[in-house]
Amino acid sequence: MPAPARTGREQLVAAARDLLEEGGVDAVTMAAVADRVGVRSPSLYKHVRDRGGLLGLVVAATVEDVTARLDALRDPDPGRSVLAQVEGMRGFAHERPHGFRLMFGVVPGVPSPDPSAAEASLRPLLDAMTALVGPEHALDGARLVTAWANGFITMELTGALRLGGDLDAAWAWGLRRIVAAVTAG
Amino acid sequence: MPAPARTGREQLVAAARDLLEEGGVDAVTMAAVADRVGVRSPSLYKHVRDRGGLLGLVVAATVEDVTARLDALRDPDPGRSVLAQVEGMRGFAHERPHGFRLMFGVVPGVPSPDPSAAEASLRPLLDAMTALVGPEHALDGARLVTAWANGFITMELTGALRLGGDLDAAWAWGLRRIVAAVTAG
DNA sequence: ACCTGAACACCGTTCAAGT
DNA sequence: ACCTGAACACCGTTCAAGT
Repeated sequence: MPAPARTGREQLVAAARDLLEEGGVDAVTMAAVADRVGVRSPSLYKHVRDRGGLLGLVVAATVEDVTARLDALRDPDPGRSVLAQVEGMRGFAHERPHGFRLMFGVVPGVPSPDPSAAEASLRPLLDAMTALVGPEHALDGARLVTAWANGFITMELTGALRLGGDLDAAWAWGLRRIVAAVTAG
Repeated sequence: MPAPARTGREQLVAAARDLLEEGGVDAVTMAAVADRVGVRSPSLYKHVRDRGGLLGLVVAATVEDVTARLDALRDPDPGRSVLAQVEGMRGFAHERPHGFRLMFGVVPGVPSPDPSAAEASLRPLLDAMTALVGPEHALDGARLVTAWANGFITMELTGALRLGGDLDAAWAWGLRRIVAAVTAG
């Protein structure tokens, strides 16, 4: 006699994402997730392979969110589009710092996002770069911008940039220089 | 009747650093560290506060190592000095990827390095920047370079840059542009 | 003064048993 | 077909007892 499902993948991922932003990865416990969805922890294994698999789904959902967000920030003007993309990345990181860090695979034991999904999130930036500097250096340019933005955001998030001064000003100064560097030559 | 110490802070940190590079943070277990130094895990608490404290000491030792390394790479020519500093950072990251990541505080539960110690490791780059672009923009320049380098290295380490192409070439291209961006204007 | 075994709380995971 | 309690291995940490 089959028993009705009291929860599902979707709910587990949602609960895990909430717990993640509330208390970091360590707070994403199988027991805590189970508790949120009103079930006992062994039941989770009927819906996900294990904790790593669940966190992998969290990463995938997060990548999907950034992709949608960045896609909505496309701008016909390539220069403005690049700026919008980078600002969008930072805004997302501020809203969901733990999810952002998880995405970049900097937490041990969490599978990296699917390469094709990760690539999709970079598409708008890549398109803007192509229009801005031409196809032969678009990838290099996108990597330059992404590396700087990711590095700045990561250091900002972990407090490594607390050498004093206005962070927003430092960001703006850096962004202007970075864009100039890509478009020059 | 006092009993002689069979181990000490220094040995624990050394064992922890080895375990870290061999298997990541998760491998730095109190039991594993104790085993390496020939003792039982409860004894460790006579030498370090707890696991977080031990990892904090690992971070401090690592920062000390980078500082010494980068200090040795100073060059009278400011332009060459900047390049040497950045290459030095990447070289260190390749040799000790897990220690590098731990330094940037990207692993939950690990205390960030002492700000003044972290600042000391940036000193050579800051000095070169001052000679290169003047004191008023030296900090901004150092941050720009550091953010890009850290972002690139992190993405390289976690495989986020596997969009194809030569990584060393992408690094060289980016570095040239970054330095140009800082020195321009 | 340091080391040890025993113990505790907590975590991920498995599994036989329930409906 | 999903859920549960019981159980296991593993981990960080505490503590009384040894020398």
